[in-house]
Amino acid sequence: MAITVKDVALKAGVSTATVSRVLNNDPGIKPQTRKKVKTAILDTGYRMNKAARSLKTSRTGTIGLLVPELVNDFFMTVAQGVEDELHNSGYGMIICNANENRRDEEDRINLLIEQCVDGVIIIPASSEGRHFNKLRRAGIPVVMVDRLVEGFEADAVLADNVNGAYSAVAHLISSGCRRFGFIGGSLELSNFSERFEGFKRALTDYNIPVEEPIIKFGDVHVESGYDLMEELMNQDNPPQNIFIANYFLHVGATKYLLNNRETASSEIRIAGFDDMALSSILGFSSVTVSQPMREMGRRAAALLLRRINTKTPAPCQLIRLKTSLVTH
Amino acid sequence: MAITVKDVALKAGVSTATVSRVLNNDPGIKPQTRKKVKTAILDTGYRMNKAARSLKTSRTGTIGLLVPELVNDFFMTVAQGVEDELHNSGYGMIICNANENRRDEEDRINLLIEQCVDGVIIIPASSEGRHFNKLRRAGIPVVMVDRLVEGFEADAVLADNVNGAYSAVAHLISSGCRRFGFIGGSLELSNFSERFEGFKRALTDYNIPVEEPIIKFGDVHVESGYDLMEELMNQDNPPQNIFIANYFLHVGATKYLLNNRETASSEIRIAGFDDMALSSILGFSSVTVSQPMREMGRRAAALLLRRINTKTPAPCQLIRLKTSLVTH
DNA sequence: CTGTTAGCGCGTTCAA
DNA sequence: TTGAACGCGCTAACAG
Repeated sequence: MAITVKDVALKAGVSTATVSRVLNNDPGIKPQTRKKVKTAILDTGYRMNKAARSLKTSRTGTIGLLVPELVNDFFMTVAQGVEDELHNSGYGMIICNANENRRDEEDRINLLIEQCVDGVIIIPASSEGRHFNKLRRAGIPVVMVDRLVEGFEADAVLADNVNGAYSAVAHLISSGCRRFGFIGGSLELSNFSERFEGFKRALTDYNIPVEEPIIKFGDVHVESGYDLMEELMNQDNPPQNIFIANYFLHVGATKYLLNNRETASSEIRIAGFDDMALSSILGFSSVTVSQPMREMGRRAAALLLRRINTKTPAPCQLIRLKTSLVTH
Repeated sequence: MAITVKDVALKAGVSTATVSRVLNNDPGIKPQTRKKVKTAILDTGYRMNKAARSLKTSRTGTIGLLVPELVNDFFMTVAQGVEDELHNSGYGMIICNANENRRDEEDRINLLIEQCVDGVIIIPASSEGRHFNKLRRAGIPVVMVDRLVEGFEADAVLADNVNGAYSAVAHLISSGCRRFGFIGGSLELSNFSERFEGFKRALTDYNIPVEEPIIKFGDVHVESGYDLMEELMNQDNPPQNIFIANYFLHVGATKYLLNNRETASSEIRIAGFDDMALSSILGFSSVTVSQPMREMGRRAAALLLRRINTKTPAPCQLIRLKTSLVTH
């Protein structure tokens, strides 16, 4: 059996209440008694039982982080940011993997509710968010990151996708490019529709036509990037400049080009989204929109902690963080 | 205030004990009463308070996963495997980031102990493991993955690094290569020393000398791979065949070669370790040792759950999983 | 097969 | 400034 406040109290010659007060930094304690208790804590090697505290305070000191997948540098960089912030407050983070589908996502939400997390940060797996309302009903604060969803409103931390995409395309235009293909994920996902919006806006501003046949949408993965680039390159008049709306599509597209060096022009220039460790070794890449991923995680966690610590329900907050442009 | 077993009991016209039994799938319950309770649970929207259960059972239903870093496909693929297995048992996983250093690692261990996790899976950040003994003292079972450490013994799940490295080098030898460079992490890390062992053994078996000057050790990161490849290529007689002992070193080394296409021979052939999504787009790569990462995570979790569920202390178990060879 | 009851370890009144 | 006593929601032991 582990050491409890009782043991500490006995050793220090005080009551358990006093020990508890010392543990929680209650100011109204005589310095001398505090000292006594503190040494007793060290002597006994006491460790608080969070389960018991949780039962009293109905706070577990853990938050949930729900991501579409674990093996994904974007999501994990956000997770790093979340951990940075959380650790300062002694919070733990239960990471759950939605496996890119709503069913598992809902499943994990149930798990998190049962684990009695104090709050949840979600990077949604799809555009549908009605199942998140369970959290609201359970009184658990939620912060969304990267994407917004339908059927559920909450605080959110997002990148300025529109301007990010705009600036990348504008950059290529200013260096002489005059015709652009597009590869992106489904427009149902808010981040992709925003990036497409920025793409179109840049073309319009510079009087460049948006050509339907060289605008391609798929899912968000490497394979999709490969396939879409193949479709693009097999056209009669393939574009030489392509905006690709996320990192994994970018990787896949590059893979296609590398596998088809003979047929594909070496003059191709790609503007990508997300600047990762490997971005710089992708050939054909000339410029990349960098999201402040870690900062997004930090801000989301900070916002969530604030919600947890203030019971008064405030209106939803939407934080947009600026992107930056990286040239390779 | 939330709904408790009391409310459910009242609604179902039974005692709280019966509700508890239904909740825990106690077999000795009349089907009829079970039905009654189940509907009462649904009607009231009851959700169990795990904190209270934990207090009683001294089990939290969470385990800790301590990794050197989050943004790392190898660690996260292992994490996926852990989650796969855990989720079947309703367990949650608190992921902690050791930030590649012992101090943070120790810090996170304290966090996990305070969170009262039922067990911990560790991918050690260094070769030193004395600080893990805290877990043992707290009565928390531990399983190590990927590496062994000094000063702490526990169950472990490892890849067969020696034979993995051996087979990759042997493969290149059988296709005509006769001189090999080596790039790896510190030999203090058990996985790297094992891979180096396999490398040497292959050369010895085929009567190829191990040439000190083209054997390079660094840390485990991209930058190190870049630098070591540079050192190798700047020698008078640079090797054309190189075994690189992990994925990130491989990426860094490739980066150097791509940045120096003019000077570096295009005949270079690399045998790498770890087969990742991006491995196939790394140029120069001809063969890769693939670790069953996800399976390693699953096995580690399964082993840990077994330890948690059987109080009888058994001798440490060491699981070695076979690697496979992927050609590109 | 089911109910009664006694804590698990802590935080929090209320008195002193 | 401190202590005594109660109860958070649940499970386990024992009765019935």
